[in-house]
Amino acid sequence: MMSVTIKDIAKLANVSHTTVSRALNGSPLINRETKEKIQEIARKLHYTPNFSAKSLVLDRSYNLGLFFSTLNEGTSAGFFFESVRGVNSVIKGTYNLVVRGIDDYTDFKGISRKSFDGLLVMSQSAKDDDFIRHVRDMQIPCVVLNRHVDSFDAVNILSDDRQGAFQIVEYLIREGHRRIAIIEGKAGFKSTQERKKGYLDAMTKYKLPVRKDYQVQGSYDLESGYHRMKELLKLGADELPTAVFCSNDDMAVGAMKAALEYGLTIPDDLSLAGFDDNLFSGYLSPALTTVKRPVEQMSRKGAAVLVDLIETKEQVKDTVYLRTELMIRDSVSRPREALDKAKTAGPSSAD
Amino acid sequence: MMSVTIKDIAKLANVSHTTVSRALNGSPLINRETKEKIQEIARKLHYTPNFSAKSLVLDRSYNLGLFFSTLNEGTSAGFFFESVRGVNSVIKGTYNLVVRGIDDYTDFKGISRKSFDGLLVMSQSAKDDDFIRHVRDMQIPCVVLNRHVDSFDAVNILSDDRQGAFQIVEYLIREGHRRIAIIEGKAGFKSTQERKKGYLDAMTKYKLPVRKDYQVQGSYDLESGYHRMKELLKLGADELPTAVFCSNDDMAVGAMKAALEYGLTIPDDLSLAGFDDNLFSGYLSPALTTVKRPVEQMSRKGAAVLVDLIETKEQVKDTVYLRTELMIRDSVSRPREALDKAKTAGPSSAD
DNA sequence: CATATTTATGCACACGTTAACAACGGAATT
DNA sequence: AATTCCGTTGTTAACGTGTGCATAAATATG
Repeated sequence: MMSVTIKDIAKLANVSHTTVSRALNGSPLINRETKEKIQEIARKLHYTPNFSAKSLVLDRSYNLGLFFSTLNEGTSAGFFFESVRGVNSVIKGTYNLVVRGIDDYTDFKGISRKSFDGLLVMSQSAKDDDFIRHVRDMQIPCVVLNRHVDSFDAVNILSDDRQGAFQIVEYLIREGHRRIAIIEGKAGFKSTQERKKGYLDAMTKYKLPVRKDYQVQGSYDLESGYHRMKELLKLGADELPTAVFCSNDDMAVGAMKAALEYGLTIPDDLSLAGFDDNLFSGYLSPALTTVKRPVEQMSRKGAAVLVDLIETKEQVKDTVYLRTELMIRDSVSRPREALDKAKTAGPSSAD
Repeated sequence: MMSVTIKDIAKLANVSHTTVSRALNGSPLINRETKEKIQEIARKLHYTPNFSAKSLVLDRSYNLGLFFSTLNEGTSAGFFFESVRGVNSVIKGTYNLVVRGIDDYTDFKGISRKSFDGLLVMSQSAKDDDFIRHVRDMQIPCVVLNRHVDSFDAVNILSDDRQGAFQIVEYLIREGHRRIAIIEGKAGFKSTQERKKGYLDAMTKYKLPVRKDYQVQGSYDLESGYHRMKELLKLGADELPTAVFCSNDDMAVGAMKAALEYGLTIPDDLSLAGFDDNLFSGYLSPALTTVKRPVEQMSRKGAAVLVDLIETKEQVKDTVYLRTELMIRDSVSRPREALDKAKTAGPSSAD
């Protein structure tokens, strides 16, 4: 079954294939009647342009890449889903959205101007720098999301994780917590570092002791949250933190389980805070207090900027920070100690 | 910056571009020395083939499509993520994986043999039939996942949801439950119907009363689970079911929250079962008893079959059912009534 | 030694599209 | 009446690759 080309249409319309091409692309130099006749015929024959041919001559692939650091470990389902959805909502129809993990590649030979009109890199780790450098060398229009890269004149869109983490830890402190632990994200991930910085910022600002044994390394997945929390619980009743800041919601779920198994109730015995605001976080019991990260917004904006970049060929270096949002729910309360103290000291000193 | 083509290589190697083409594609009719010399030059120049040109002459797009019914509502993040991952792990390098929602399209003109070498349709609803028909008309190699379609000679890979639902409801019954409610999935989705059938199968097999007010319609998202559970709770203490089968895990989370808010403890006052086995399900408190659906396996297998289909041009009609697996965890226990009865009747009749 | 066969390479065209340029008829300008 | 101009259409080449056929050289066969 041969597919119909502009030449077929040309024959039927008694014109040259050039005229057909122009008519179908809305060129202004074509007579209105001819144009309509041609469009009519094209419609009737169910003509669809051959994009490979277009690509070849126009030097565009019609592919947009959305690259994650990895699709294997450290990328949560919610994050992935929201990212794809955000991009997808912007590029409807015009482009193909190609989704990939950077760590799927051993070499980047296949990534060229010819194969991608533009790239969105949802970057989670400094390991991506090789890839990003390659993209720059290939002069592929590119927007880096989620992680700051300097030494690269690209648009950079990310959420202010440090500020967000600071905000939620500050909230814990204001609620009266002084012994606050952190379960960190995957080692090497930029977000891990930023969230930890936010935690430290808050602790320092309020002159709280920063204990090494209150800092444990997770890997952003549920399981690690569970195990790291168990580790913290080994500190024993006297040394236990009154609040734990988990570097993402997935780990908070794991941590919650560990705490519950240990016999603690949340938030009465232990306050728990997360980061990300996954879809399910509001539906946990207790509902998780966390920081909402604008993932979908980030990828939407990224896609919009990228498309603009491709179509206007303008190269801008620009860094955009998107605001995070504190989501106060039920997994954090005033610590028992604070309450006790308030009781003994009388209501007057209870803030 | 001009990119290097086989003609550039040809000049340097003092051969025709034809020879280069053949050498780079491993044609057997080329002298070994020449071949090596050419490959060496290609490597040195960082040559990458222009896929648009290849596509044009070979009539292949190198694109594989993974189409979901929708990316907006009714597709859970975990399901989406696992699907993409499964496909991605199979097609490394060779193809571009293009992810799309069917409901993004108003017409399917753009979906042609030219633009996709093959298609995976992760079908969730009968609404997809128009699309699938189109794909068939266009003679695009296609594998339909997750939903049974007849009247279409395609490979069909799905999990046996009916059997899985039967299995878990039967488990509830064996644990002593007689008043079992169901929160159904999104109306119109095939999986919704299949899971409900499994529920009814089990109820009928054990001759349990099937009550209309024990069947409520959800939409697969957390929120609907929450609200439908609240509805069930309105039935009042005497009429309450002792177990609720939620048609997916997301809704089970919502339902759990509603039950907890109502003052019930799970599983002592109410048993809860889910479906899917999301990543987080084992980490809920209590850990969710559910049915594991082999999503990643499904998409892996689908991708493998599709690639095979494309490369051998063989058209097979075949339906593969993948087994689900019962995941017994902590959200289901024997109902209080059953226990009471056991107690009054003495240990002998317990079991 | 003449002929057949194999091996290695090149020539020319094809794929479907766009675009620079030429060409043509008619209208407007000189 | 000759020239310029405009609006519309056609001619031709180009994009980078693969392939059928011709060809040349080398080797085997009789």
